[in-house]
Amino acid sequence: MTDTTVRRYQREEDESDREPETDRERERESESDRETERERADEFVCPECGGKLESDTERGETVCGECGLVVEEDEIDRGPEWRAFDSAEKDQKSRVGAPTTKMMHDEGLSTNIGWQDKDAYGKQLSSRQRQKMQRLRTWNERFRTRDSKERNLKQALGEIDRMASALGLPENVRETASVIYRRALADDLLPGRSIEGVSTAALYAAARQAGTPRSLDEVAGVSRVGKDEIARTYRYVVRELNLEIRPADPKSYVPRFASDLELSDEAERRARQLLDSAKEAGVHSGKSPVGLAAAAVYAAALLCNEKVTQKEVSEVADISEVTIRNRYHELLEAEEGLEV
DNA sequence: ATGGTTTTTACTGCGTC
DNA sequence: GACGCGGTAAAAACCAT
Repeated sequence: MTDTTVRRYQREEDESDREPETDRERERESESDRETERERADEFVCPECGGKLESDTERGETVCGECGLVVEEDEIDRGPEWRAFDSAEKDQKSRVGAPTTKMMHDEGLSTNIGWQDKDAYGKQLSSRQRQKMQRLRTWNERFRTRDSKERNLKQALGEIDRMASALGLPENVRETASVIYRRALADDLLPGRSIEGVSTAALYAAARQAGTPRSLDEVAGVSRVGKDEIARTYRYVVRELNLEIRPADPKSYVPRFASDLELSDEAERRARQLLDSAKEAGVHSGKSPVGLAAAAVYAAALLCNEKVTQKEVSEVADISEVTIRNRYHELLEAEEGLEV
């Protein structure tokens, strides 16, 4: 029980970098040839001062080494394959999987129908035959992808179900999780990632979306993949699917903790109230929501004369006692500050 | 890689049952 | 004496730069 809690609390809204770049990618293919020719012709000389040009592939600019003139802005990036190359440092992990071939579920063992309309001797097919082949191609493709994805889905849904019940998550969360998973599958987010990882990430996301969050540690506890992979996959999925998930609200942890500790409704209400004033006072930011919730529950129990020890709270919340102490001081201060 | 912030671990002293 | 509680210092973990 070393490492705990959901990090990346309020930073999660940085959904800034998501423009669909497909158009540009298409352009690149046709333009890259022309582009290189142009470069050669210009021989990298600055039109202003005649100095040598240097191209900055990070920014996609061509700059004069002498006078600093930006010759070409936003030029085509001729770097390898994916656009993620640009922001490799920033977002290293969110790379799409390797190009498929080897990773296809059937390892390429399923039927393939060639695209050329020729028979085994290389002769053109009659138009009737061509149509027939076209139909066969269509259906073959449909069946192949369908049953591979179906299989995949079946396994993933099984996992989601298993984990969800281990975490005591309600039906609707499971549904949400499977919807997320289906979308991930449909968007080809899977190649290069484990089914386990993605289903766990989907479940984690679903739980948060439904307002019944589980901490990363809890989720990792019932999953077969490690915490960091879950976190990574989770971020990836959230970004690619444009899921809107706010940082977890501390209040959403309260009911669970309260019931685990067998506290009265009164205390539970008090805890929410504490969190509300904390929010107003802005004690919030940067702190783990779980810790805040735990502290609120503890403080509330105290205020309502219900016996709970810090240790008990720290156990159900999976948070250290020290953190509870710190938070709960802040909570009480915030409350007093508001009421005076 | 580094620095800053938050959380955890480990240890201490104090009061109460 | 064990237990609950509070505080501190150092270490670890995380995020952002």
